[in-house]
Amino acid sequence: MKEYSNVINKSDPKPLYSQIADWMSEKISTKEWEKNHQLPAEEDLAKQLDVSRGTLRKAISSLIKEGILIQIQGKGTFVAEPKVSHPFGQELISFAESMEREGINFETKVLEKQVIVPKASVKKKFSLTDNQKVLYLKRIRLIDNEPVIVLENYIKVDLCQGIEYVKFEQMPLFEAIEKFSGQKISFGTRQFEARGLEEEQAMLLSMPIGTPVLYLDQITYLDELIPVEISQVWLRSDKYSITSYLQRD
Amino acid sequence: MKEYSNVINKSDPKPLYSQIADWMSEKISTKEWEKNHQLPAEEDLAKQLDVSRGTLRKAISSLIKEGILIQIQGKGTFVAEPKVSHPFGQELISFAESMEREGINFETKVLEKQVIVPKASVKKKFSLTDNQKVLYLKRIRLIDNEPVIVLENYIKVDLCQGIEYVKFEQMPLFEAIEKFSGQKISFGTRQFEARGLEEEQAMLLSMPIGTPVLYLDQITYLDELIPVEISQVWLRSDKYSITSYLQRD
DNA sequence: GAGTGGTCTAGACCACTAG
DNA sequence: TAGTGGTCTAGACCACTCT
Repeated sequence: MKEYSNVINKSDPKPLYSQIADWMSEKISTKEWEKNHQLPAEEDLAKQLDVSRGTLRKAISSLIKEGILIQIQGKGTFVAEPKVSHPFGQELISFAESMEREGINFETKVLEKQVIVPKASVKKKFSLTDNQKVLYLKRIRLIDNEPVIVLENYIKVDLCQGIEYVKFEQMPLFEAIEKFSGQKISFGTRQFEARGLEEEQAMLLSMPIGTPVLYLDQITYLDELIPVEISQVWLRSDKYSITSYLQRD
Repeated sequence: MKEYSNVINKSDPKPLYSQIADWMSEKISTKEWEKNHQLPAEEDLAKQLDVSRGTLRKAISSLIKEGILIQIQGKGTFVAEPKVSHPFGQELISFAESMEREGINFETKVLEKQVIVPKASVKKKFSLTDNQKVLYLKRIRLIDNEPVIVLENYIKVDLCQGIEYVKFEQMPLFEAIEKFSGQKISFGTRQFEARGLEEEQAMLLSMPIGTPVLYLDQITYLDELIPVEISQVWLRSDKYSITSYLQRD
């Protein structure tokens, strides 16, 4: 009755539901559980995994939220259609993390990196005091050697001391923030707009001025509603599209 | 100990956690619970509501997912910053539903409504058989008498018989689909792009050809992965912006 | 140490689907 | 009717925060 009991480790500090979700994701990504595969009934699977049904349901619901499983009352739990696109509209991950997860081959160039007192518009969005400094970062991302994304980030240095020495060619920004602040990023907001390219970004993306691109305005928060980073992003949506998977509640 | 026990009705078919979530949303939107207000401890509040702690936690987590509450281990549960923007990148709601929720005054004009065999590109996305018909709908939305959104929808009529007689000036599309299919919409995908306006949409939005607008490509599914509607949307992001609130897991 | 949320259990009953 | 997920309970113990 405990056929799968080896897949979870009850002394691992990682929560059981999270271990189970990882295990299921693995089964699905390796096609051991294919599209439309029906999972064992919750009660059975819980027994096989040697956990309670509640814990199993918590694992399942996280995969439902990601669009990987679906449940139909009275029928069962099934593997959903494979997802193709970028989960960027869905979950707070950085571009680098997103591209790594998709196995996209990309390169990051850091164009500027300096600690400055930012311009008024940034100061206002960030609620900064007059002389508070931020790390300003201007980067460009290339996919297949073609420039696709321009990013400008402003990070509160007083919350992440030492972050100004990071090699951002190698380390995703979110990882650096979590490391140097000693806190977890908890959430963020992203606002989507369409804009015509201005000269500076047009040059960087090697496209004509006025070309429509996706423009994102992002604010990232640590726990307790502390904003730690804001950024502006210009993105060629013909090369890198953003898809949201949305539940209806 | 059951000070709040009148706020939930145990004989109402609506789940308790959902009633509790509604009640909390109400408390917050009426400012009875203001920003940064700390809620009673889960154990206390559960007793006051006369429900189990698990049920209360389920209500709380739905509000956390919406960005309305935050929880910090060891400290408590708090009301988050008030949200300003549209939850459109977040939850599968239609534009009409979104605008109604925000109290935006808008008007819908139906430009075309006919049952057709669609063009090949739509047929392919929808996996239609050769002569399968869809309801084609072309609409425009005005906010403050200004055209802001152009929508083209294709709805599988065989799943929603009778929907072709709906007055779409009055009824949100999603409501009509759920009514005439007799099923619930379960989820959808939206892909975001930036595009320059082409002549037809430019005319409808009264803006110059080539103006950058947000373009959305949407697929909506009933239970069991049945696609029921696909649509294309052009949207003036200077007038109606889309914001996602994103959790980091 | 007292108070908070985070996880987990073992059971119960209900609602929906299908043969 | 049997099998499935949906909801709910009452308890337990742990991890974290603050004083």
